[in-house]
Amino acid sequence: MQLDPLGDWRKTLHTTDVNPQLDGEVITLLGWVKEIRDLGAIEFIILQDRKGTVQITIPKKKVNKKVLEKASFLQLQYCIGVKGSVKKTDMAQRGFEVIPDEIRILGIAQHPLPLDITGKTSAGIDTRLNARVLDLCKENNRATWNIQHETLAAFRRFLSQRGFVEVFTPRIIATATEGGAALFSVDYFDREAYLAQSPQLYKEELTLCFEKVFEIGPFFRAEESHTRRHLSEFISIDIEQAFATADDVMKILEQTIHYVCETLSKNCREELKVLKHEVDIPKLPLKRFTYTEILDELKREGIDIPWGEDIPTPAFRTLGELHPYFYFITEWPTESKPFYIKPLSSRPEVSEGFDLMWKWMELVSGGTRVHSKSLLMKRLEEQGLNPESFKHHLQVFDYGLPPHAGWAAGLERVLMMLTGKKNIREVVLFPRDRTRLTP
RNA sequence: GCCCUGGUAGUAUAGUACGGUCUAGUAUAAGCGGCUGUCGCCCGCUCGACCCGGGUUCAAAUCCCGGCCAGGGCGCCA
Repeated sequence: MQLDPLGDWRKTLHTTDVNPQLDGEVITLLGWVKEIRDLGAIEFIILQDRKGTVQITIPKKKVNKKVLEKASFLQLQYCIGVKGSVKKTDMAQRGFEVIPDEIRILGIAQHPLPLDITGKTSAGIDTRLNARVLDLCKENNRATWNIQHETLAAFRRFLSQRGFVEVFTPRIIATATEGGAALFSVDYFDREAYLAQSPQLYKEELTLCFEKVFEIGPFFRAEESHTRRHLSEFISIDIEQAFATADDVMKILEQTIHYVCETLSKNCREELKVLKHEVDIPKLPLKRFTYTEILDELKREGIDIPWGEDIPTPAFRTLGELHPYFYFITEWPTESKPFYIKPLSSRPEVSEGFDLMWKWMELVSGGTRVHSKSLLMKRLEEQGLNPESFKHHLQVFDYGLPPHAGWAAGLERVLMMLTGKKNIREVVLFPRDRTRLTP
């Protein structure tokens, strides 16, 4: 089929901006065919754009032949332009309809489509991800990404107001930034390099010149995780602050979370309604439990974890039932935290690291950082890392590195909390995991 | 990496316990026809599928073995 040119047609209004008061006005709508209901002498076409839908009504005996001919070609998901007049009527759901004077076919779609766009037959997550952009047209997904947009804006606004400067650190790095998570290697000219798993060391270094920094960006972990809450590529929201301790940045964190939840429940009412989800605005301060208290609580539930060991996922699920909201877990064993987390000077087996939990899921991780060079070197060795590969980082300690603390939040997990989605892939446009590399 | 479950038209599913009218059912999508007020329109007709390979058997969608893929859980990790 020969496509029509866009020509000088431009959208005069979004579908949601049309209303009965525009009765008689000629408008141009650009969007996609979502439904076709042909009743014989009258045909209804539901046109969708990024905002919503509008009904195009074609009384076949009244419209011109060209409109009739174009209308006969239309199929679901065709990209079209409609120039026509608004007609006030009680027979249409929104109190008006649009009678076309001209239809332009701007893009065609194959049939059958890889998934049902009408929502009558829901597809599985694998099918949906394989045809992701088509899947993203659905109202539910548009709502999710409006929420993501508002969430990111809220984080940026709040942190900026608190004096944090937005920075970008390298994605391509020479050595591991932390122990723990595995790295993807990349061919960097004739050398081996890695994709960054976190901005950790860079953001710490930047406290020396900017004092308060934040970064929002993608990071990479080559873990063979097979869960609903892990990704190979995820977005991290990081802050780091000079002259601060874990306690200080926990306060910043709970205020940030409060602000984000408040902003969302105010600015995304429609989206949350679409998702059938509510965002509770947490009361501050958030509850704080020490690791030891959590272990005691689990013991009362019949789950016995020796002090010093990590809390396994099933135990976290139990905790989530006991605490179905936000709560901090503080004073983790030093051994279970990365080398840069500061041990308590009074009890070095306990660290100043904390996690912010939402129900059973870890949303944010942070802590006071080690800022003594000798202690950091000792901690590196204790964790089986070679101080030599951290020499550029260690050098910064000789330039007057301030005491500092910070945290990192997983954006996707925050979005799971805000949207009620149960699988992290639902809140990522094009997720990357152990098996998925396309689209 | 380990464990569990599954793989049937474009999509989503029924059928698989106990092999045999399964010539594989249904919904939706798609094609054709009809219908002037639909809004999950409706009505009629049509198209379209048992993941791959091997085995058992007179007979396999169904049982067995191997592979691939997917979903979920665990571990790792955040």
